[in-house]
Amino acid sequence: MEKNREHILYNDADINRAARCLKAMSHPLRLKILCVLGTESISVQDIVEQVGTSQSNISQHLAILREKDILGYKKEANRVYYYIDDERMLQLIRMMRDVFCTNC
Amino acid sequence: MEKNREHILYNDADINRAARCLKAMSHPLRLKILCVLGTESISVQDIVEQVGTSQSNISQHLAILREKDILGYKKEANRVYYYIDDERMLQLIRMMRDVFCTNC
DNA sequence: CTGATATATTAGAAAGTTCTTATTTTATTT
DNA sequence: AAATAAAATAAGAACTTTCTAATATATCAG
Repeated sequence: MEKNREHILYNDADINRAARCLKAMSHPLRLKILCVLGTESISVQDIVEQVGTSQSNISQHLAILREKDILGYKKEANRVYYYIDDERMLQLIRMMRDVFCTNC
Repeated sequence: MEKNREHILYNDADINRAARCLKAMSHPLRLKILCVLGTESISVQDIVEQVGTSQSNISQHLAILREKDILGYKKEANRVYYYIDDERMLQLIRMMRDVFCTNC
């Protein structure tokens, strides 16, 4: 396949993969969940408190991120701890800071 | 304001700005438009050809990106040339290559 | 077992997105 | 001024997303 150096992503498979990933991050609550998580494992309760919406709402957004294999989770006692389980997503989150974070 | 160094974006204004930007990029056709544009100015016609959907559809996606101040445009004769008019967006597009591009 | 706490699921209404087709606007040629 | 070409807009159907409220499941403490 001939590469065109002017283009930045080269094929539709890459484009679609990237677009799916961006879509998962592109809701303010989901982006905030991802930022709150960073490299840590945090319980649903704590996520609810730090992000600030209903438990049900958080649980649904966590399900979206889980189903796209962006988040992993582990059960401990009656808590569930979520963490970012996708190195690409961590890279993106770090990059978002560089691009958007005003006073860091 | 106390900063919590564990978090990656610190405030909701940053989060919302970032989420709006991500949303604009998170449709495969819009992401492809942005990748095709890169640092160049390209006419609507050429975008239609390179991206591969109807003129009307491209025009509507261009309008979305324009309204979010991601794209600028200049009219020349009866052509309209679009370009990425947001340094942040260019940074993000470059980053997406590093993260998602398989064989670059 | 019972009550309390943590999390997930379901259902449905409201809002938003996307595409197609048809039409309109604007600019250029002849 | 007509005809052509480039781009934008409008209308609407189909689909998706989001949130709320209610309910379900699982685990723990007594």
